[in-house]
Amino acid sequence: MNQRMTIAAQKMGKPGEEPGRLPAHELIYRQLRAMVLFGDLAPGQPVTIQGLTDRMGAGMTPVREAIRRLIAEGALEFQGNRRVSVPQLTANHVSELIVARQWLDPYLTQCATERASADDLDRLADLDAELDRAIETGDLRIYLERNYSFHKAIYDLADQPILANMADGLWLRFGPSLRVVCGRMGTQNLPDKHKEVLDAMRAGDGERAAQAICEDVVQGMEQVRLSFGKPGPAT
Amino acid sequence: MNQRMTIAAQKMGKPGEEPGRLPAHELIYRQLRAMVLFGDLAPGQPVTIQGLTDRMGAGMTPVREAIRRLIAEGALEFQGNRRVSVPQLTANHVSELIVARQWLDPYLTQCATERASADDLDRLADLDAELDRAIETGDLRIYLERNYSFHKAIYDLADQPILANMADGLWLRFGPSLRVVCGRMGTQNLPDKHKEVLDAMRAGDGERAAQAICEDVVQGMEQVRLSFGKPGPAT
DNA sequence: CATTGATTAATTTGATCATATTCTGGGCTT
DNA sequence: AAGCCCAGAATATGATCAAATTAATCAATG
Repeated sequence: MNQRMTIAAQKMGKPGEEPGRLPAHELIYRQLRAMVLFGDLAPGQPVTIQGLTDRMGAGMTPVREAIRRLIAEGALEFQGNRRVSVPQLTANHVSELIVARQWLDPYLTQCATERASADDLDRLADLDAELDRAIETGDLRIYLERNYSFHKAIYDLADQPILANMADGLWLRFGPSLRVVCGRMGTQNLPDKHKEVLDAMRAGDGERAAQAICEDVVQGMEQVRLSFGKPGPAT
Repeated sequence: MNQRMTIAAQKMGKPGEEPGRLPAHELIYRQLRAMVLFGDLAPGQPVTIQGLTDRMGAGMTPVREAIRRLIAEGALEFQGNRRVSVPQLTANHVSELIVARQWLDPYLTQCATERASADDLDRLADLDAELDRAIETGDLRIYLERNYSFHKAIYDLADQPILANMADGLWLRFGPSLRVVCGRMGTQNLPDKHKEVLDAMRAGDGERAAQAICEDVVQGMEQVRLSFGKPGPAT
């Protein structure tokens, strides 16, 4: 629960350490980002500047900057009248996210397959193992974190920074909803295709890896879609 | 030349007016965004907070927020040591941008074709006419603005806000380089496929419109690519 | 003696905060 | 129910502190 730890407390690391030298706005940003990504903030929940200054023990300027950044990334929503909140996905938004991921994830996976070393693949397998353990123990938070890390690791391996950044940003948009959906279903019924992805990558078969990732993505995103009414353009 | 107009000057509109009620950080953001998009800032050029506070006649807080936003969008680059600058594209980056636009633009064009009204198409044609006039008169700035507006209008017509936002964001990344390239070539040798796009859209042929946009995109982006050495990963 | 190198002083710029101002929204009065 | 008022939250400024780049000084060496 280091969520509630103050910025001031985090800043005093040993002099030579790296995290101690990070500016406050960067720390706030990372914390807020993680909160959105893993569903600590519910969809629709308002996000106030003063609330965060108190909660994080920081001044308003760094908080404001972090919020602006997250708004620009689509992780938060500016409601026109100086109000900020966690976006509520509509069925149409989910459709867009599926379309986007269905293209980005396979492409990046194919690139990653061509560049991945044996070490890289071992690290991916480790992440997947931790993910399986989280499913068994029913630890939703760890599940969400490791699932994200698995896909993020593939993005990074692809060595396509701009596209990886785009794919990464999409997670911020469905993070809050994903948490709600998974929370309702329990971790038991959360199948994935990660094993098939790993197999294909080990075999150097980019096409098959891309196919497997695509199925994994669609499978996961459809869960999110089903949590809404119908996929039609109704309101 | 309202670039150099101060924020204070822009803020005093009539009480009921819309632009007068926009917060300063929003105005700064829009101005800076336009500067990046249309190449007023050269690639590699440093962007300082204090320089902007002077230039725009505003305080530091709004300027800082605008800069953070643009960094999050990839329009500016944080250089680690608290310095901010306009990014320099590499050949690999250009390749990524081509891949991304080659997928996003055709898809959105297809969606737009299915939804566009006759009025919408007329507006597009108007934009294209102004673009042609800019080419004749050799007005590079107007050319860049109208060319962007043409594509942006198509994105908006598609009614896919997330994907449109992604496509829109890519322009910020190649804006500065595009200006350099077009500046070297002069406006005369800047062919586009907008007429074919419009024809296909009027005919309701989404597939053909998508194809035409794709050619337009590739044609334009290849100009940018050629301004570098070879596309290889050298250096 | 001149040139180069490094160490340190000075200036510029970024980060943070406390404070003043403006605006929105809800409650209360009429 | 409409309009006014007030509490609270967001916006914006300037001051202050810290970091980094640049300039300058000095010493050592060829």
